[in-house]
Amino acid sequence: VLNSQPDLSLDQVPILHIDLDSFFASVEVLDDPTLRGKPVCVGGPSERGVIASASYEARQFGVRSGMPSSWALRLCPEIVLLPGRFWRYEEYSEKFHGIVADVTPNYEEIGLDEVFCDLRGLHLLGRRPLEVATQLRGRIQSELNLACGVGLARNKLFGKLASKRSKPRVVDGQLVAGPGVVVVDRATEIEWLNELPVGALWGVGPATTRHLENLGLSMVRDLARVDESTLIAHFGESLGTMLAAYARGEDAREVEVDRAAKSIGRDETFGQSLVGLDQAVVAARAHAGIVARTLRDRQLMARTISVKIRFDDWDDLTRSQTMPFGVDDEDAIASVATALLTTVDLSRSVRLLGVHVSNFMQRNENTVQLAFGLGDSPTNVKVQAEITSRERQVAREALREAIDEVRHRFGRDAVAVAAELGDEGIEVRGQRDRDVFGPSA
DNA sequence: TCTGGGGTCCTAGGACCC
DNA sequence: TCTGGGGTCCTAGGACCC
Repeated sequence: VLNSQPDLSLDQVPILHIDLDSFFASVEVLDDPTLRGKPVCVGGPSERGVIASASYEARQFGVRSGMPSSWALRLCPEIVLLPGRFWRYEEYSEKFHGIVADVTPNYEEIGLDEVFCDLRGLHLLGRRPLEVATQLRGRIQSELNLACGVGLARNKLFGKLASKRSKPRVVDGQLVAGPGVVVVDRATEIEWLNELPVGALWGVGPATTRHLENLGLSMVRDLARVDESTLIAHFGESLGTMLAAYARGEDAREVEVDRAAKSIGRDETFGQSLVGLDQAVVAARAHAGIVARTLRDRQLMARTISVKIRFDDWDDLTRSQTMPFGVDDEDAIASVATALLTTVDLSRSVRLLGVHVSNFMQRNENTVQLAFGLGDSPTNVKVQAEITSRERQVAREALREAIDEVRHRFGRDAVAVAAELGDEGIEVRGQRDRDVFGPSA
């Protein structure tokens, strides 16, 4: 405990942050106890994969999440590298959230393994923050067999730093236990913050760290001496304001309950890079199917469809098209994605391809939509089948317009490509047309 | 050594409307 | 003939988080 007087009031430390320890790897060990004590990692294969989660045994070898799997295996050849069972992690995550919800409805989910809670509502119950933190940690341990770190502070910034500080650490290859719960006292919090590197702040990643270090600002205490206007000049309005506030220990972000999703997507890095349009279209259709299913599961339709390409040299590119109506079916998403892909020069090989949708509307808000199920009685079937066929036609025409717009937007490039290719180019474009408007479109 | 997949948010420029 | 300013929406790219 970072604090001589840990039992502070709800007014002083209203924000609680919980972070489960090596979550994915811990779930794998629970489901297969023979793994206990071994260096277990969840992550992609050794070629083109990264570590998503590493047990503390693996961390003692220097393995970290985000590290390429090939590096991890070089650091520790006896690593048990598992591909990941995300449905299983989601089940555990739901149980975790259930325990939190038992204590307060006022919590925000961050990924599967973290939550922020705003404990102010517990005031009337006469509860103390430290008691709540200890109880939650105890229940997660006893009911789920999962360890976690808990931070208590005046805001999210310190809450997150505190939970991190509460966890076990690897020092010189040796595992050192953490306190489990850390309470941050307002009297000493700035001293602590000042001694941290700028990269410890939320929102400061590798690029911003590099930029700050180039300005001679490597520690939070350095940052705290710089004017907000100077930071805004270098980092823009939003990031500049944020850096100035965080450097003073101020963080006005609220705990947001039930945040609605804003995009859904599927990315895939291929073991062997794709070459040419045809392979890209096949991959895009597979992604479109998964994305469409997720949309329907959530009763959503999407107006914007994007494709993302990463070439072998790590050059990234995105193309998107927004339509005046929403779609939630594989054919529509695949058709637009394909049209977008035809606007990209795919002569370089592609290591990653993604299909994403956004700009959601509720299904019943959509004015132009495909009709789904038919009615029960034979009469209903007939009447509804007519409606279905008319609606389908309207939807198909609307979709075709959207695809035409893609072609129109990139028309000049398409003409240039065709001209360069000569007569063969015309053939290629004809082939593309069949892909876009084929039987399934 | 060589870099995933799920996302969110911000910026800047252009088109368009009033 | 030459000239606003504000607001919204869309696109593309980039940084960041878990």
